[in-house]
This record gives sequence, C-alpha cells and structure tokens, in this order.
Amino acid sequence: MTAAAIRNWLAVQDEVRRRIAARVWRPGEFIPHEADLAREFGCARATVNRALRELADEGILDRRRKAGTRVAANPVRRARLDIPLIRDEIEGRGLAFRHTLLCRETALPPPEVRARMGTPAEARLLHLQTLYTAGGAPYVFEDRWINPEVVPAVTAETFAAISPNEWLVREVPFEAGDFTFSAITSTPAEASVLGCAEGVGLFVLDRTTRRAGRIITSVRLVFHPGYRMHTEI
Amino acid sequence: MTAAAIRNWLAVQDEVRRRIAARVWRPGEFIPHEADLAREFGCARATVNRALRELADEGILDRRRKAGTRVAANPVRRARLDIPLIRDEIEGRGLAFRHTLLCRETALPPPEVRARMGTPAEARLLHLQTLYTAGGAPYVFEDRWINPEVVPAVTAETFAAISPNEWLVREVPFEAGDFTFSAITSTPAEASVLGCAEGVGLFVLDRTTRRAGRIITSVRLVFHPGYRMHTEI
DNA sequence: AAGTGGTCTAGACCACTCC
DNA sequence: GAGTGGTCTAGACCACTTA
Repeated sequence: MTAAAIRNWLAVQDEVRRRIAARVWRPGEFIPHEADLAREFGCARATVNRALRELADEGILDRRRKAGTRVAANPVRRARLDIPLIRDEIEGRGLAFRHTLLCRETALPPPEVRARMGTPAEARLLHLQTLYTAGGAPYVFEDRWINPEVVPAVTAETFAAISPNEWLVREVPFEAGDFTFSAITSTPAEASVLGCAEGVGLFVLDRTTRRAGRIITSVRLVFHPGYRMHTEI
Repeated sequence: MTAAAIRNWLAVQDEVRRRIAARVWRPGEFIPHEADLAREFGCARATVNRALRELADEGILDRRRKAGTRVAANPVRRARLDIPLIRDEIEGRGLAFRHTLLCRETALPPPEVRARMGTPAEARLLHLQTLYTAGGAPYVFEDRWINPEVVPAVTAETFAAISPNEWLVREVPFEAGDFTFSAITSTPAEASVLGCAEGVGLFVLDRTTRRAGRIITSVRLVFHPGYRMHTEI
C-alpha cells in the first residue's frame, strides 16, 4: 500500500497526530523539518507550517527556530472554556431569564477588591449586586465593582431594563481580563440569596477585566449548588 | 496625521480590535471584505485573512462565505485553561510532589461511571484511588477508572514508581476528552483523605478521555480547600 | 449565479537561536 | 555563522452560501 499525497493542512495535522499516537515520533524527540515534511507529503511548506503551528498552539508540539520541532515532553492539556452571557446560558437551556438588582451604591470597596482593581485608597466605586434567575430559581449571584472613571456612562445607568452583565459586554466590548475558578463554602448571606443551605459547596468565578491597561470591573459570580461548567477538547 | 501601512498580521489584528473597541465597527455590523482591507492596509490578502481568522477563532468576529465578516453580536468570552500534570503544577510552586496509591482493584464501577464510560453491565474495570501531596499537605484526591481492554498495559503496572496521572499521559498521549468543573460539599470520606473539615466546598474536575472513539479512563479530581484555577484572556 | 472566505503554491526574506 | 521556523507576497482555484 502506497501513501497518497497529503495536500491539505488538516490532513497533514491528522497524519502528524497519528504518528505521535503511534509512537513513530515519541515525546521529546525531534520530528523532520518543515521542508522535509513538505517534500514527503507533496505539498508546500506553508501548508506544513500551518498544520504544525496549530499543533504547537495546542501544546502538542514544541517549536523553536534553529532548534527545530519536537514532540512536547510534558503535554499540557489545553481546554477552551466558552463563557457566554448569563442570559444566553439560561435561555439556551430553555428557561426564563430574569435579573434583579439587589444593591446599587457608590462606596469604598473592601481591601481585596481595591487591591485587584488598583484604585487609590480613597476612590469610591460603583457597587452592584444582582441575582440572576432561571425559570424563577436562583441561578447565579453577581457581586460587582465598577470603576466609573473608566466607564463614565455607568453612572447614568439604572440597570432596570438591562443587566450589568449585558450592559458591560455591550458597552465595553472585547477587553482583556483574567479568570479564577474556585469553590467556596456558602455563608449565611449567600445561602439566603441563592435559596440554598448554609455550608454547601458553591462554584465561583472571579473575573477582572481591563481595557488599555485600566481596570474596568471586578466581579464575583457565585453559582447555585450543582452548577457545572463543561468543555471538550 | 497619515496612517502608516499595516503590513504584518499582528498589526492588522490590533487595528481591527481597536476599531471594534472604538465602535468604528459595531457589534452585528459587517466589516469590509478581506480584499478591501488588504488594499487599505497595503498588505496581501493572506495577511488580512490570518488576522481575521484568528479573531473569528476567539469568537470576536463571525465569518461566513458569501455573506462576509461581521462583528460578533453576542461575544462569547473564550478562556483557555492549561491543565498541567499534577507533578508539574506542584513542583512549579516549589513544593515537593508525592503520590500515594490508596486503592488498586478490579471491580464493577458504579452506575454513573459505567454510563460515562459506556462499558457493558458486567465489565470490570481497574479502579485507582490516589492522593497527591504538595510539601506533605494533601493537594488533590484522584478517583480513577480505567478500561483495561483499551489500555492492556495497565494491568501490569503497579503505579508505585509513577503516578496514574503521569503514566496515562505518557502511555496514551494526545487523546480527546471532555472536562467538567464543579463544586461539591465534602463528605466525611473526602474530608478524611484531604485532611479538611466535613461540609466545606471543594473544587472538582471530572474528566473522561477517549482515543479512537473508545473511552480510556474516567477520573474525578477533588482538590484541597482553597484551590484556585486561573487563566487570562 | 455570483460573491465571499478558505486554502494552496512557489518563492522570498526575516528573526531568532543554537553552535 | 548557519540553520530553522515565522511571515509576507501575488496569484490562483475551490467551497460554500446566499441572493
């Protein structure tokens, strides 16, 4: 059986994956250069480059100029998490979405929020607490601080018609940020808001978002018991 | 002020990001075609293509043949989670890594594991329970089921010298799988293994991995209290 | 049917890094 | 200094989708 030419980048990628899985190329070993593979597969070097570049992005290959390309010795599993709008997440499950503003004040943030947001000690921030419900049942409790100096328009918004989550995505699109996932033990306050028992494990997402180096908002989402976040690789 | 030519794909991407952030191109709107942008920026269409393709991968743009390219209306935040080897994670924090096998048996899995793994009702699987410690303190408890029909070599392995986590990554590289993150309330058994109180929230990662359509292993990782998983965007 | 993005090519030059 | 991957180009054809 003679191998057919491998002329498109997906086929090249599959073949490389196959060779790694079949131990033709072992973890830590160098694989042939782009030019050699292009000759072997009967395609252009750019095609091989695209295939290998994406495998390197996935953490499967390790590439360095001059050194060459090797199979990653300690493969990192790289999962991609999609974090949708809360409204989309709830309505995507066929449930009715609703948000209720529990608190809207301008106040001095607690020290840990101030540290995350890097604001001066005397800076007052907008503080919003919102409960999102799915089909009437508490879904997630949002505790958010916004820097009005970075987003002045926020001071005029009541968040009656639109939730803070949606308003910010619409008003401040495509910023950078960091995410921290963890678990907490519910306090009496959280138990009361989410309508669950005190002392149960809750899934938490802390997010801080920046634009042009300035921190816009810092938010903690505390999900209802049993919440799961899923992804595939 | 005259705009300089934008000739490399990263500069093109930055400029597109800038225009979206500056509301030159608004969510839901079409942006110019690749050919027009290439002319405007003074670069090749392939350069624009690479920039726009990656933005589409990130969920920022929505591209369709014939229709064109538009700014995503409901931007999904897409976070990338790196899930390293447990050893690397612990040693990366400068702590001593150690694993202890608490259980190694061949048994009938509980129904939920059997459902996840799609094995016949009478199939016996290898069951491993392992505690991983960081600097002597419990770090994560691993409860794993392995299908020996898919990975026959596993029956000969004692996991004394190498942890199940590392063995599988080394033996079965680069497979597909799905991940579920959640929070649980610690049971007495988990509290005892992890050396924490009963009834606290613990971060949990459930993972099922496949190769060639067959399910290799299903694992639950229960992390110590206070564990955080972090990523940036 | 036509227009858009998706891809491939052959060649070239550049940037980085190891020797 | 030399060799590798990283990128850009100009052109071409293809695949998909919408009008």
